[in-house]
Amino acid sequence: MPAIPPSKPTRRPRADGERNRLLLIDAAKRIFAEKGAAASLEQVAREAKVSIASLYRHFPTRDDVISAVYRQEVDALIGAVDSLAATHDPEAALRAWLMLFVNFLDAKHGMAEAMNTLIGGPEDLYSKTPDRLVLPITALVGRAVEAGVCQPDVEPLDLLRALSGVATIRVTENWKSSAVRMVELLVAGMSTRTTGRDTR
Amino acid sequence: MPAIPPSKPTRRPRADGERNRLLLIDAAKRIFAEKGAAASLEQVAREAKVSIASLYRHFPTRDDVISAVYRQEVDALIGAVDSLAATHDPEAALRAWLMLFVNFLDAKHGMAEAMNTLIGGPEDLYSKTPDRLVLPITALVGRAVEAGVCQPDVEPLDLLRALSGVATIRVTENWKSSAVRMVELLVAGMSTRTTGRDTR
DNA sequence: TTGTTAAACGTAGGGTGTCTACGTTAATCT
DNA sequence: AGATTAACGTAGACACCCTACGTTTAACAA
Repeated sequence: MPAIPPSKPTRRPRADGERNRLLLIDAAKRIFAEKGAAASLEQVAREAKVSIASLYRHFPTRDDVISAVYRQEVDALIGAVDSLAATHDPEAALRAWLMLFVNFLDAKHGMAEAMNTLIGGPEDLYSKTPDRLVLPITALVGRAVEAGVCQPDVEPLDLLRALSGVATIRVTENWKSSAVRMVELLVAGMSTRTTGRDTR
Repeated sequence: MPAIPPSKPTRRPRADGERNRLLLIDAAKRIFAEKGAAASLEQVAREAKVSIASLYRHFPTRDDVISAVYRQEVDALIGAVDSLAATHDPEAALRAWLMLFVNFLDAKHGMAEAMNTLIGGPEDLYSKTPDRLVLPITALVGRAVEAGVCQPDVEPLDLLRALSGVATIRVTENWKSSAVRMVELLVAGMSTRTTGRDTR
């Protein structure tokens, strides 16, 4: 029988490996913020003073780098759901959380592009990368639907995708007010029973 | 007075130049549809059986290629505005045109990404590339505002950007129904007086 | 037809980026 | 201290972007 692999020494991870990993994430955060998520990975490695091979060893694909860079931000967004849900009614909570999302898009320049890889997967659970943003937005929309303040046929992730679309292009300084208006527009649209069976 | 520059032979454009230009556009259309608007320009040149230098001679920047490729499509969208405005009320015309926009996004795979360069400029007239899509969408929204069926503070281009955001990621086959729902959501949101003097 | 002109062409190459192969270094554990 | 092997960096194959430069050839004139 296939016994458990006998030797399982479980050596402690090497210190230099962990150190370089953090250096790389930190460098990528800076480079992505400056040049966007399509920036050169070689440049990231140079900034971290680590060889390009080490970068690929830690993060086999570009998406892995992106996920690592924005993990903190995504965690914060996820964490905010509970407190918002506790202190706001469903519609207000949804609006507030979308505003938070816009703020994150604003804080990190490269984030809007990066979102494509974070929310790009299919909307269901089959996504190969665990779309951790699916949970909060789905929960908030679900709560609003239960409360009867929004239509049930809206794909939650599409709200984020729409905001990303507005945020991807940010030639002007006032892009954020555009994004805020878009949040209001989306929330207003969701709370409207458009026409039921429209035009028919 | 500054006389007209004396020598103005105005030679007829060379046939091979025009031919290659068309070959390049045709090839780019195929490659972009398959690989997206970020595809290799060298591959486009190979597909067109033209040297890479000739590609750059005809289209100095990638955006020039994109503009040329989607010129027909954009023209069709622009042309549709008049007939829609003549046959539909303002809100229905806007909705119908946005649906048309979604259809174009559906027909050409690379178009959603390409939109970033076509509608990426600032929303005013200072855009360096003539954002020809600004005119139709602005006209349609303006008409709806005049008719009092939508709020005046929505940035027209943002509607297209939001739809592009939804369309950029199309892992599933049913992305189009998501886009259609998004159109309904946007139209519904616009027709709502969210915060101001509501219901009036 | 033949010659002139210059528009358009293709080859070649420098620079940058992606990703991998492979020999070397050094952190961990005995 | 010595053994083990995780992690490292150098180097290189390959693709792409973009330009310099010499060559070809379409358009026009004689």
